Amino acid sequence: MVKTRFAPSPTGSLHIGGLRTALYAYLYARHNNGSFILRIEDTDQNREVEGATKHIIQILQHFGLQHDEGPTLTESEKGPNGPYVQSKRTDLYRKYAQQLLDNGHAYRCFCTKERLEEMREHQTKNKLAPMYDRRCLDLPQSELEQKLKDNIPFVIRQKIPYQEIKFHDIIRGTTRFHGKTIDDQILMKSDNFPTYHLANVVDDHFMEITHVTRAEEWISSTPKHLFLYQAFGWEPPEYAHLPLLLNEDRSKLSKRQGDVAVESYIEKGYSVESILNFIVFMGWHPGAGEEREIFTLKELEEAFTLEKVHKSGAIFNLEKLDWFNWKWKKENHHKKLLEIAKQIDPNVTISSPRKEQHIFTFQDPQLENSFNQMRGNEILKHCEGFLSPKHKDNSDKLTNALITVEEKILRSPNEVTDYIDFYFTLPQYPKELLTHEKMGVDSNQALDSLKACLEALENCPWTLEEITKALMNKIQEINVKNGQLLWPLRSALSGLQFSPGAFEIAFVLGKEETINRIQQAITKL
RNA sequence: GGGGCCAUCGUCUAGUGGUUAGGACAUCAGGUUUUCAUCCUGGAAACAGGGGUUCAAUUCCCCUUGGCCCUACCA
Repeated sequence: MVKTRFAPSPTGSLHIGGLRTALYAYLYARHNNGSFILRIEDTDQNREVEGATKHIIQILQHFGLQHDEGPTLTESEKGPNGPYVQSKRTDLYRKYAQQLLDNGHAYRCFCTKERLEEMREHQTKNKLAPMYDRRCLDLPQSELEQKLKDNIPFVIRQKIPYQEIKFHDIIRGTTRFHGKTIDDQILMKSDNFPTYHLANVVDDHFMEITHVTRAEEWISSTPKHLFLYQAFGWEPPEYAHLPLLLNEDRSKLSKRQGDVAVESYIEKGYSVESILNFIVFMGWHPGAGEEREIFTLKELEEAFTLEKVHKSGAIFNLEKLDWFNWKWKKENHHKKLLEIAKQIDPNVTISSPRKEQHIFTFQDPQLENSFNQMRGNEILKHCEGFLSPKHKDNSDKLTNALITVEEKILRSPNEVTDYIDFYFTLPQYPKELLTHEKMGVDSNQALDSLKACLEALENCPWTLEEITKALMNKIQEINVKNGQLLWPLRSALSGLQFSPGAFEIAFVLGKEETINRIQQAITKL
C-alpha cells in the first residue's frame, strides 16, 4: 500500500510551498488508495513556535487535506505508528544512534563549534570544500573514555562511506553522488536531539512510508539518507523530489520577496479551490488532451500522478491566482443566484445576454424585492470583512448598492469601500466631469440634459424599470444621443469618472437624493 | 571552491524525430455597452547557444552558457 507523508517543522505559519508539498503527497496517496500521514518534525527546539502544529493542522483541514495518521487538533493522535511528533520519539533515535555507533557507521565528535568554524574558514580560504576533517573519527579508546568521563559535550556524526551511490527519483530519473564529496553529517546534536537526517530516516522506516515527496532542495541530502538505510539494513522508500516555487528573480520563494504564509492568502479572501488549483498547476499538469481549467479536489485525486510532476521550478506569480479566484467565485455566485431565483419564483424568466450573466424577471415585484435582498446578502458574504462601518447602517441601500458592483466585488472584495462610497457621500468633483467632448456633451448640453432628467424623474415611480423607461423616453423626446443625456446624469449622480450605470445609481440613491444631486450639478454649470 | 538539479511566449504550461510549436493568465487592438468593468473577435509573443546522430532535431547525445539548490549542532 502506498503511504506518503507531509513532515513540516512547526516553526511558524505554513509556507505556501509547504502546502503544495502536502497537496502532492495527499493527492498521490488518495490516487493510489493509500494513506497520508502528518508528522511534526520539531527536533530543533530553538526554532519551534508555540501553536504552530495546531495551525498547520487547521490549514490542512481548511483545504480538505485530511490525514489518516498523525496528531489531531484535540492533541491526541491517530494511527498505529505514533507518536507522530518527533520530540516524543527521542528514545527511538537514541537507540538507533547507538546502534550506528556500535556498528561503526557513526562516531562521536568532541570538536567545539569554534574549531569547526576555524576549520571551515581555513578550507574556504584555500578553495577547498568545507567539510569535517574527521579528527575525532579514530580517537584512541583511552582518550574517548577520558572525554566521556569529563563530560565533554559531543555530537554523533555519520561516517559516510567513500563510495559511489546512485538512486532513482520518480521525477528526475537516476542521480549519482560520491561519498567523498559528502560531509560526515551530524546525526545527534549535543543536546541529545537528533537532526533531520536521522529522525527522518528512522521515522520513515517505522511509519512504513513508501513514497517520500519533498522539495528539490533535499536532493543533495538523499545520499546521506540512503547510506543510513544501508547501515541499518532497511529498505529505502521511493523518492520524488518536487520542483521549487520561485520568486520573481528565480530564487527559492522566500518571505523577503512577498507573502508566503498560506494564512495570509486565506485572509485576503482567496477561496480554497482557487488556491488549490493555482498551486497544483505550478509543477504539475495532467498532460495532453486535458482541457479542464479548474479541478475539484476529488478530480485532482483522480488525475494526479507523480510521473507528471515537472522537473523545473515555477515562478510564483499571483496574476493567475487572481484569475482563478475570480473565475471560481463568479461561477459559483451565478450558480447560487440561479438557485435562489428559482426557489423564490419557479416561474422566473431568465435570460442570459452574456456568458455567466443572467437577467431575472419575476412575476411579482414583491418577489423581485426578496430576490434582491438575498442577492445582496450573497455578495455581502464575499466582502463583509472589508466593509467600512459607515456603510453598514442602511441595509436596504447597501444591498442595492452592492448589486450594482457585483462583478467588481467578486474580483476584488477588499476594494468594496471604494466601489460603493459614492452612494453614501457624493465626491467633490470639477464641473468638467459633467461634460464629455467625444460624446458631444459641452456644458450647455449638460445643463439641458440635466434639466430634462429632472422633468423626466419628477413624477416617476421609483423602480429600476420605471426610471429606465422615463429617461429613455426623455432621450427620444428631446432627440439626443443616449450618451448626451446619460453621461452628465451618471457623472452628476456618482461624482466619478467610472461608476455603475445612471439608472441603477438613481434607483439606489432614491428619488430625493437623485434630484438633489442633479440640482447640485446644475448649480455648477 | 565542491557536489547536484534544471532550461518551450513576460508567467503557468501542452507537445512531437517531420506541427502554421497549441492553450491559459497578463498585454495590445477592434467591437458591444451611457463611462469603467464584463462579454465577443483578433494581434503580438517562445523551443538559451554551439556541436554531433539523422534524409530530417525544439524533441536524442555531448559541450558551453545561464539560473537555482545544497555545502549549519536548521529543516
